[in-house]
Amino acid sequence: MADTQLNIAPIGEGLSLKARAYDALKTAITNMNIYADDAELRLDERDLSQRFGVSRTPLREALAQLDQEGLVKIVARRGIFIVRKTKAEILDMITVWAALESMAARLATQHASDSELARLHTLVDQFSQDKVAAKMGEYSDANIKFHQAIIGLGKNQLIADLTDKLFFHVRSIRQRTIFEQDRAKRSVVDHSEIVNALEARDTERAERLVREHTLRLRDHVERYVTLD
Amino acid sequence: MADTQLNIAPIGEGLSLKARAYDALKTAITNMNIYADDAELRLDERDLSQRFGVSRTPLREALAQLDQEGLVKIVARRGIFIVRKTKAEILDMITVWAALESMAARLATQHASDSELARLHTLVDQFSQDKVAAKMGEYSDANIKFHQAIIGLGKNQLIADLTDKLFFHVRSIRQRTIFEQDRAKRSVVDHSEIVNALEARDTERAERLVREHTLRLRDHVERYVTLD
DNA sequence: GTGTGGTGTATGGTATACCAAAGACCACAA
DNA sequence: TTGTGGTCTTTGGTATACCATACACCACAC
Repeated sequence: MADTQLNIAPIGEGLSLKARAYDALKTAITNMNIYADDAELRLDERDLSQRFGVSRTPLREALAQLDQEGLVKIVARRGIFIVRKTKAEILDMITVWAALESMAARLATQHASDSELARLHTLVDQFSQDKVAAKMGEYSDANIKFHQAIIGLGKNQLIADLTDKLFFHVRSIRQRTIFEQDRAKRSVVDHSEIVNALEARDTERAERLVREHTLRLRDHVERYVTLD
Repeated sequence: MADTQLNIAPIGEGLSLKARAYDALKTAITNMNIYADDAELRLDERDLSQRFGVSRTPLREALAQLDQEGLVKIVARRGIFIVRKTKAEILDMITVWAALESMAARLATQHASDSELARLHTLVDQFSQDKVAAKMGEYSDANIKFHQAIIGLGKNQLIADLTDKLFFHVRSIRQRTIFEQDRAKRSVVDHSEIVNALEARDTERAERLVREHTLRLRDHVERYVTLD
C-alpha cells in the first residue's frame, strides 16, 4: 500500500549533528580497550569527519565536550588524544563516587518511598551469597544497577548527573575487580546491609555503609590494580 | 630610543580566542545581577561576537562550554539564555557541596600535614565570635576561603575541580546568607570545631561537622531564601 | 471583526575555505 | 660525517558564507 503522503525521508533522528557525533565518539571510546599497548590513542579530526559524514565544526564541538569531560585531550597543533586515566585519577574518581553515593543514600532514607526501597530489595534478593559465582555476568550488571538505583532514590538530579559522568570510568573498574579475591561475596553482604539500613531509615548507618563499601573498592584498586 | 629590532607586536595573550571568550563571558555573567526583574537574560551571538572582536565559532565553543556547565542554556533557533537557577537546583548544589567538602575533610585528616592544618587554624583565629559583626566584608571572604582551604587539604583534584564549578553559585548564596539570623556567630563556632577535629585527626568527626555545617546552610536556604 | 495563511526576518546550525604553528625530513655545507 | 637550515606536511584554529527553522506581522477572505 503506497503512501498517499509525500513522507519525506527522515534526515536525522532529530538530534543535532553535534549530539550524534558526541554519542558515536563516546561509545566508540567506551568500547575500546585504551589500556592495550598497541592502542591508537590519536584521533584525526578530518578522518573522523569523513567517517561520520559530518563536517568538522559539529565534530569539533563534540570533541570539545569530550575534552571537558576528560575523555580526550585536545592539544593545540598537536592532535587530539584519548586520555588514559592515571591510577591516581581513577582513585580520586572512586573517592568522589563514594562521597556522592553515600550522600544519595542519606537522602534516600529521607525521601524514598517504602515501595521504592522495596524494589531495591528485589535487586539484591536475586543473588544469594553462594550463587553469585555461578552467574558472574549477571551479577556484574546487577551490581552496577544497584548503585545507580541508590543514586536515583536520593532524588538529587545533580548527584545523578555528576555520577553519570564518572560512571564510564567507575563501571569498568567495578566490572574488572568485582570477581577478584572473593569481592563478589562481600559485595552481596554489603548490599544487603545497605538495603536494610535504608529500609530502617537509618540515615547515618546507610550513609556510612555505602561510603565504606565504595572506599573498600578504592583500597582494593589502590593495592591490587595496575594501570598506567 | 628606537628599537633596532623588528619587535613584532604580541597579537594575543597566548590564550586561545575560545578561552578568552569563555573567561570574559563568565565574569560578565558572574558580575551581573541575574535575579533583578529587568535583567536581560538573552544573549545575542552576533552581538557578542562583535563586542569581543572574535568570530562566532570560538564564541560558540565558549558558549557551549558555559551551557554544559549550566550557566547558560542554548535553545536551538530560539536563542541563548542566562540560566536562573531554581531554588531546587541551588539546594541540590549545596547538598553536593556538603558531600564533597565533608569527604575532603575526611581525606584531610589522613593526608594533610600538621603545618598545613596549623595554617588553617590561623584562618579561623582572625575572627572571634563577637568581632565578626564588625567586619562583615572581611568575614564573608574568610568564610569562603576557609571552605576552599579544607577542600585543598583533601588533596583530591577532582573534588577541587567539581567544587570549583559549583563555587560560582554557592559563593553567592553563602555571602547572601552569612549575616542572616546570627549565622555568622554560629559559623565561627563551627569552623573552630572543624579545625579542632582536623587537628585531632578525628576523621569521622571532621567529616560529620563539615557535612552538618553545610547542610545547615542548605536548610537555612530552604526555609528563608526566596529565589525564582 | 476575526481567523488563517503566507511571507519576512531574526537566529542558530552547518559546511568549508583559509591561516598559523609545530615537527619531520632532507639537502647542503663545513 | 655531522650539524644546521629551510621547506614541506600535518594538524588544529579561525573566519565566513550559507542553510533551516521558528516566530511575528500583515493582508486578505469569510
